[in-house]
Amino acid sequence: MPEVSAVFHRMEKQVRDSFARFLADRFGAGVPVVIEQPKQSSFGELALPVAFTLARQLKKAPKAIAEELASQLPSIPGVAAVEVAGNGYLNVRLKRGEYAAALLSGAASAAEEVAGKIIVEHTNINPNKAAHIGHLRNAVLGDTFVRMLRASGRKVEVQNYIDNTGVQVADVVVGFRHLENKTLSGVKALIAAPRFDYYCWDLYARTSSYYHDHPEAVQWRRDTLHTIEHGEGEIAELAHLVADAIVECHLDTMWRLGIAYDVLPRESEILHLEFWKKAFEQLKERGAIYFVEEGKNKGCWVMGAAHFRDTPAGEEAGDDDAKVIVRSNGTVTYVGKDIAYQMWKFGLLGLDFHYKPLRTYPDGHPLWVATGEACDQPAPAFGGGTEVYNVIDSRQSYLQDVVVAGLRALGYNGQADRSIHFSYEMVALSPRTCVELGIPLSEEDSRKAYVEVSGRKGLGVKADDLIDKLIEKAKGEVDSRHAEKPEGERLLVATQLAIGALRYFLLKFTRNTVIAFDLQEALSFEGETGPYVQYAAVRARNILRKMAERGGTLPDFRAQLDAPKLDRQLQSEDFWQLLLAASRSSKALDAALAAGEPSHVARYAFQLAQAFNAFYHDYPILAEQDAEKRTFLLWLAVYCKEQLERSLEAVLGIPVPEYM
RNA sequence: GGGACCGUAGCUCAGCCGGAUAGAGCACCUGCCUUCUAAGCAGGGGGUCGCAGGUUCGAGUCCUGCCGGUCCUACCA
Repeated sequence: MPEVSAVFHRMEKQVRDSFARFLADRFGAGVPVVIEQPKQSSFGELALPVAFTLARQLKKAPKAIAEELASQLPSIPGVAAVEVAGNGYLNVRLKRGEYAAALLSGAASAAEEVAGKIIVEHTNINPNKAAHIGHLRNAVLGDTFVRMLRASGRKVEVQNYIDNTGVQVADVVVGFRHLENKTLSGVKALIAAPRFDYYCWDLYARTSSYYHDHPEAVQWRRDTLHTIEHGEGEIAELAHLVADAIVECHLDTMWRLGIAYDVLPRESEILHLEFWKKAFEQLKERGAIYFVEEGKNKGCWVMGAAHFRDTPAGEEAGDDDAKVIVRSNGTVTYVGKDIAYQMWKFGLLGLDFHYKPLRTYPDGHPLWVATGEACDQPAPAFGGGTEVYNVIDSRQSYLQDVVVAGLRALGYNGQADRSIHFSYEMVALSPRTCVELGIPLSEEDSRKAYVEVSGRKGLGVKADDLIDKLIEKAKGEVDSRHAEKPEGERLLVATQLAIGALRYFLLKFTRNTVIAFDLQEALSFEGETGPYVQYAAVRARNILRKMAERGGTLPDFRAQLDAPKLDRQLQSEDFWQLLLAASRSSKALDAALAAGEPSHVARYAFQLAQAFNAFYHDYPILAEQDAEKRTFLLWLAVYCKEQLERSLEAVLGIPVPEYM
């Protein structure tokens, strides 16, 4: 049951419906009922600015209208009062005891079953080097969005596309062959050693700089790429070996943060199973692409710019503005393959991969990888989604537009509308952090506000290094507080804190904010951080643990608390505001989902943690002498704990440690 | 040249469909550990919301122009 606490949501709907009916009776249909959260908590729980909307059509002062409405409004179940405030706001005050009783009874409206499978594609790191901080933003954003969808009852399939036949893999192969003269068995030995991805990180940077100094060497890349695409021989074998090994490294890195996938579609299979050939036929047939006879794109198959770009009035987009889909040498561009892949995601291609199991995650979740030949194990049905989210950095929005335009040009308008580029801005490095990490900066770079991460230049913070650093720091903190605990336990707690710190750090920014990565900020466990939120949940757990240690047991809240008692306790503004905040977690999730902003959930969790921390400080629960109040406070703490845990673990993917 | 995004406190960022006195964290200053852990709590200073117009009862939010910054505009991905 995904919806644990939809009471607030239901209350809001109740008020909205009542108002809508009332307004429809008086003014006819068409008066929208907007519900806001009051600016200040002392104003009540819900605010309606309807009087402002009506002021225009009635040509009367908003305040007068509000007063009239308030006096004539029939009573609404669960609502204690509707007040006029400011220059025309209608503020709604809820019946606190009834509201709390509803929360206590666990009355939840069943989550609506939404048909159809959502496909979320994320991570998609070129398998030729270690993952870096920018890749982490993609993966954490994607994974959190997946958790948000699942928490709201949606069925989601997580795909991580592996570009194992691309230029970047070719470059590392060039490095092994031409720069290092490595044999197949030599590379195998490196793969068996730890941190093969780190080795390739350096090799890739070296190869790139070699091209820079020896432009003629680019021919090696062309030849290698061609051989890999063809798929046969020792070079191709080497490329597969490298890519597969790096993919394993990436999977390990991501799993450290609790990030898992359902299936890994691979570019090699897109080629060998002739996905592109099928898509190419359709694109030609429907006239979505055409062959260019002359000009700069002579000999290419291109998509006209009019498909994916607004053309200024009076101008005609020419062949030169078109996007090349098939190069003059007959090879297909990445976008072309992406169109085929996108069609497959919607089940529009009429082809499918074969699959084999790649690994089973420690929690039992299986991961499948696309293969060219059938394997004897029956695989689940992959692809064929009704909505597709591609978590891809915003610099690629032009390419994503082309992919969507491809679907549209094929007549798949619905699918085009449901192809969503879940874009986000890049992670860059602050110059200060570059200096700290010993990354050399050019004069030009050091003047900039931030420096772009570059795999090609080997410029960036490797994901595993950062995670290690966070664990190390957290371990020091845990050790100093819990020397008596076993080493293994302390390491577990430190790891959980590191995950919390990192995931929260990457989630607290809205998607279109460039993160100028600052090491000190990322390593912080204080203020608006994951550990702060984790701490609030841990404190709630501490209360219960302490109670148990003292021989106490948790009261039967439903038997001991009822609406009148709850109402009595909730006359305290502190308690009421905290309960209300905790009860809004579903609302926060809905809003975040509607906005496509995981950061909203992160922010909500932080705010709830703030409220709980203040409560924790002000009201020593176990020391409370009044029996009814003590029971109530315990319930409030338990409820907050549940809501914090739900937001952290189920939605944000941040574990809650036993202690910290 | 064309397109997209950004400019809010010293720094990093929130601010939902236009709405009530513009918020948070960091940094700085002052208090609070014999209590369920101070990774915390309470308080303080700090703002011409880039600039100029416009739309209206009302603009950080919408429109236009300008200034400053970033990204995209490959037969790379």
